[in-house]
Formats: sequence, structure tokens, C-alpha cells
Amino acid sequence: MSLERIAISQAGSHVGATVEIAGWLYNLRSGGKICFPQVRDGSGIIQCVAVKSALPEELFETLKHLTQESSLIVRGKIRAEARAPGGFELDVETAQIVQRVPESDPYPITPKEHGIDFLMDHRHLWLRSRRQHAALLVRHEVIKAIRDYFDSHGFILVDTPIFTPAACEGTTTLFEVDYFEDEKVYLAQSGQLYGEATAAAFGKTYCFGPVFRAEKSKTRRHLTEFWMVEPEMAYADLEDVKHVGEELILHVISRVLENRREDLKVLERDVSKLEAVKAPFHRMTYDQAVEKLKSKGSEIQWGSDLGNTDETLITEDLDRPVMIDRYPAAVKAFYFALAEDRPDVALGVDFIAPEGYGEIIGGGQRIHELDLLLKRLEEHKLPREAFEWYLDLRKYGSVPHAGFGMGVERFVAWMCGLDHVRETTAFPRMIYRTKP
RNA sequence: UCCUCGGUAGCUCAAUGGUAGAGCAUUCGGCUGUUAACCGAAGGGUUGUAGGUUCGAGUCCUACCCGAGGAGCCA
Repeated sequence: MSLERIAISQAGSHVGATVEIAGWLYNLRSGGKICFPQVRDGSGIIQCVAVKSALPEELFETLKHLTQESSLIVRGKIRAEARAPGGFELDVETAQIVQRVPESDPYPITPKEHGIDFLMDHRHLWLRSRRQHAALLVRHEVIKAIRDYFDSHGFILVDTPIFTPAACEGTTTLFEVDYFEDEKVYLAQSGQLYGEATAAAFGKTYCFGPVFRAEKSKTRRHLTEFWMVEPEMAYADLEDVKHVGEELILHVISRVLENRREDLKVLERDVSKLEAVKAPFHRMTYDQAVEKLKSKGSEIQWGSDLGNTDETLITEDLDRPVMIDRYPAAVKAFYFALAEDRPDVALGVDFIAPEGYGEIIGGGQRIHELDLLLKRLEEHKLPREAFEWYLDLRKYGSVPHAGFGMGVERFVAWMCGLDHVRETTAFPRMIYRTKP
């Protein structure tokens, strides 16, 4: 009889078979003549049962005194068991300890409560814990669903550089890097300007990668390094951005609900909140948003950008995202197209997620006329030399085009119902935390 | 950068200006169905750092360091 090594997640289809499981000791409960080692292998957790009378004395004692997170390979028969968490159990026949964690230096993360500082210092180990594991599986699903959406809608993945010569927008702060021969380069805060070039080459493109913001933000929604997907479409306008953004969000949510129910349960996510997200999303102009805020007692004036408290006020009574468009041009980047009837209004749109997760998509239509773009560069006091290549895009077959960026971590935090984006990525980078 | 809160055992937290303690973890012992198992015992401390007030400071004062939450800015 051959012995098959299986993933714990597949235990249900091996009931009655003798199998091998390779993993780590998640938790252990023991009696005098019986013990229950719970083994995790990355795909799941299974409770094993070791009975003294059925095993060699030495093996039973070894298992009974095994330390948390020791690595081991167990073999035994799978059995359906209602009393076991997960519904299946493995009756241990043999076991091999790969590495025993010494009790003089035990695994630091116990099954009890820990503070966030301690957990973040041990992030490399914290990833093994149930909730963190579940959140990263949701992230995996979100990223896969995003790529599947674009790949099946005619978008070509064309990634953009991380070392860039200058600010894309001139608004947020950049991380400066020493390049060769006294040259300075900066870590990209967006791939958008390059996306405009690739869209003119391929029609519809997207880039997907890490971006960097040296903002001194210290909130539950900010990382200094985060992942952003940025589609860009030639021959497209503001309405196309709203349409694609809405479709993308709905596609990703349905995939998460389809494939990650168990993980959402581990995260204690109220899935009815996600199931309620349907088309059409709410739509309002910036003008209407200001009116709504004023009616709710805000002192906001037309012309200032919406802050986080404003976003929360606007979405507090909504069950799905809201698209707010036509912002004052003064609060948007230089490349935003302007409304024909109102040159003080930019054709930008932000998608604000419900439940306080804030802006998850920002984008809009770009300026495609050379003269207007030059004027806007000047108004933003940006050096023309750095943008010569970008201006070329307006000289050689310029067309109306549009695109947006979606932040992966905020989206995942929303899916998981997490109160901080730091748990949506394996090793978050924040203003005061760069280790491990 | 600013505002607020915090730092005591490996972890999570208690302790009226008056002998630094509990639970978990670790070690030893008990238990053949445990579900963050339970029961009994043991070891474990420069109270973030440096000053100051006081007969006496974990506790009060000052400065600094570290962390958390928020604001602005942003995805």
C-alpha cells in the first residue's frame, strides 16, 4: 500500500485512507493516556489523535511533550469526527519530528491575546496564525480576480518602472534613491504616466505593482509601500472609468465570496455587507457631495478636497460604494482633463467604499490636448524638461484617454472587514515600522 | 509635523505615594475525548531611559526614547 502525502484541506476526500501529513504543531492538548496534536500545513489545520496504548511508548511521550510550532510529519488514518474542529481527524500511527522547538526558547506567539506592537515585531511568525493566514488568502484571491478581470477584458499587462526620474504628480512626497554617478531617482508613487504611453501602444493596458509614498501618514489606511493596479484606456473618457471600475469591483467581490467563504468566516466578516454590493453604485458629483455634507452639518466649502471624516459622513448611510466625480481642478493633479462647460472642474472620479474603508479607486480622464497640458504644467510649477516624453504622447496621435488606480490593501481590508491595512500584506511598511 | 493615550515577568494586564501581583507561556506532577482543555506545584522583575520632588516613587514633576489611535495628505 502506497502512502500518499496529502494537503490537510483535502482530508475530506481521503476518509478511511492512511495518509501522510507534513506540517507544524499548531496546538496540543493532552491527557494521561491520550493527546490531541493539532497540525497545520498551510492548507488547513487537522486534529490528530495519539493514544498511548496504540503507540510505542517513546513516540507517545514525544508527541505528548511536543512544543508549539515544532515541525513534524505524521502518518495515520483519516476519519470523519464531529467532535474535531474541521470535522476530520487523523489517528496517529507513526510520526517523525523534523525539528523540535526547544522549550528554553519557546514559540513566542501563544494562543492567548497579544498586543499589536508585539505581533508586528513578530510578523514573520504571526503569518502562521489563523486570522493572518485567512487575510492573506483573501489578498491572493483579490489579486487573482483583478488580473483575471483585466486579462479577460482585452487589457494587456505592461508593467511600469519603480525607479523613476521625477514626480508623477508633484503633490505627494517621494522616496529618493541614490543612483549611479550622483544621479538621483525616486521610487514610483504611480505608474500612471507610463500607463498613458502603453495605452497608446496597446489600446488598453494595466500595470500592477508596488508603489511608494513618503507621506508621514499614520492612520489605519496608510502604508508607505503598497500595491496598486492601474488600468489605462485609449479612446476612453470619465464614463468609461466609472463603468470599468464598477465592473471590476463587482467581479472581485463575487470571486471572494465564491472562493473565500471559509476565510471570511475565520475573519468573522459579516458577508451580508459584501453581498449587498450590487450595481449600480451610488453616483454624485463633487457639488452634490458638498451639498450633502453641508446638510449633515459639515463646514466644508466648495474647493477643498474631501477629508476622511467627509468620506465617512457621505458613506455612513450607504450599502455600496459611491462614485464622486467632477472635483475642483485645483485639488487634482495637473494631467486631469477639465470639463468643457466648467474649466474649474476636473474630470476625475473617486470610488469611496462603504463601512469607512475610504477611497479605493481614484482616476479619471486625462488631458489630451498639448496646449492645455503645457498650461497645466506651468500652473503646477512643474519643469517641462522632465515631461518631454510625456508631451510626445500629445503630439503623435493624441486621443482622449482615461484610467484609474485601485489600492489593493484598502480593498482587501474592506473584503476582510479588517480595521487596519497592515494585516492585508505579509510585511507592511509603515512610517515608523520597517522591520521585519 | 501636530493632537490624544500608553510603556510593570516571555505575553496580556493589576497594584490608594508605603512588602511589585494574577492569568497565560515554560518546567515538574495528575487525567483515555480535549475544543484558546482542565487540576496541583515551581522558577521567572534594574517597573522604557535619565534626572528631580519625597522619610519613602511603578505611582508625582521635567526631558528624552519607543509604541498605538487620530488629523492633515492620500490608494
